[in-house]
Amino acid sequence: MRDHDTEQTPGPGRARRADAERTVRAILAAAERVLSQEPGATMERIAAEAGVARTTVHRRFASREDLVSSLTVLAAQQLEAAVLAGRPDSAPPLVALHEVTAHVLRIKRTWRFAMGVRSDHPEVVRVHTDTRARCVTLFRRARDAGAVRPDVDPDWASRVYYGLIHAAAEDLAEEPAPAELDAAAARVVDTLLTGLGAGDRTTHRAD
Amino acid sequence: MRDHDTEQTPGPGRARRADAERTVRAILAAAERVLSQEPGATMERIAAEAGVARTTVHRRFASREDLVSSLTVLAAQQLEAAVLAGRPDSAPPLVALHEVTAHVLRIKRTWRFAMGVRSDHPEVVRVHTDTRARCVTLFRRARDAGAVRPDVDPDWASRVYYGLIHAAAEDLAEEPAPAELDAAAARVVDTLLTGLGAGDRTTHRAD
DNA sequence: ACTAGTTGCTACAGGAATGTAGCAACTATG
DNA sequence: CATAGTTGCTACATTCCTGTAGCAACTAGT
Repeated sequence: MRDHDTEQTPGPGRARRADAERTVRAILAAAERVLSQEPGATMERIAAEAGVARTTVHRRFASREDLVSSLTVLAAQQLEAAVLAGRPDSAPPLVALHEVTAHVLRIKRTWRFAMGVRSDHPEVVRVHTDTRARCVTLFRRARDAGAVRPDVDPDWASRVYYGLIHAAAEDLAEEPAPAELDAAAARVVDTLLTGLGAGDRTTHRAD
Repeated sequence: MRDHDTEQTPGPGRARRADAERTVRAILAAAERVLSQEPGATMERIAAEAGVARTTVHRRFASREDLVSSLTVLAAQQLEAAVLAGRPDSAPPLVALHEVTAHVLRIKRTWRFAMGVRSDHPEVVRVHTDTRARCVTLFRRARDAGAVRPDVDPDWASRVYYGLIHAAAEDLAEEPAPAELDAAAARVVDTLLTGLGAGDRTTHRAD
């Protein structure tokens, strides 16, 4: 089990001291900032951004791979929390869609780099699988509620949804205000459901 | 002007020999294949994929940066050709939209890595600027033709369009048949214009 | 066939990044 | 206050990658 631990802990049963915990957080946050702008940045650069010595980074993360891995796990956990906060399984479909979107947009913006890395860490895989499933379920509920066309492929719907979120996250500020998040989420949901076409929905199907 | 030349040429006025030309193409194609799966891959790895010696790669491309730069330029040129092949400025808006989408999907799939790199090479910047402009113009024409809602922000429309193309390109085979491309393009355009929502376009706006 | 371009191979130099070790100074925690 | 964890610093080993050079064998273009 210890194989899956990415961060280094002092002793077998020992807990980390509070300041060390803070250091770890600082390093992860710094790594996200630096790597999102320069994916190949060195440990030196990350350490500097975090305000610690390079050796300290190596004390907490055995290798560069470990650091990135921890980063993806952290982002995945944040993502899961954001999705769950939107109550995708219990709230009315369209309400849930809006809430989930707003929450995910914030996380996606904050952990831009980490969310873009394909990780095979079991925890990350689990979260992505679960999230995908929740997404499909949500669209199914929306369909049953008559909000989504019956013939829409859930897989395609998910892809489109992810794509729209990605697009919307692009032009968000680094720390968007709640109002901005709401507006962006509304735009995403609106585009997702009605598209950009004019009123007549059959116009372009004439051919 | 020689500063902007990425590939190395033998003499001032001399043309490259045919076999050398083939080698350059092979290296670029190999680089795309390798880097799309492993962005940090070494020159050694790329050379092996291309079936040439590592030193030969360095003969044709002064540095790793040069290689990637050439790759982005090549991809940009392919993209421009693909867009123009769709006659975005002259064909009927919805026809053009469909044609451009199909052509771009193929290129996007083939040059997955190169299209994802942010390059500041003047040629790449030019193509992206022009393409963006053509995209906006196309949407404006579509709007004037009554195919797109009048209140849609062209910038957002472009982002959504790019996002959908990206999403659609994800689940395309490596070498998709024309029929697959057409189907994928149709799905993109349909989703773009009508979204995934049910018939009643005002349902989700009730709140 | 002749010429000049092209390539594989080997060898080498240099740099950059990674990862480790030890020690002194500091600090959270009880 | 005493203990043990934490960190900065310096130093070092090592590995990996990049980029260059020279030479012999091969080959396209004429």
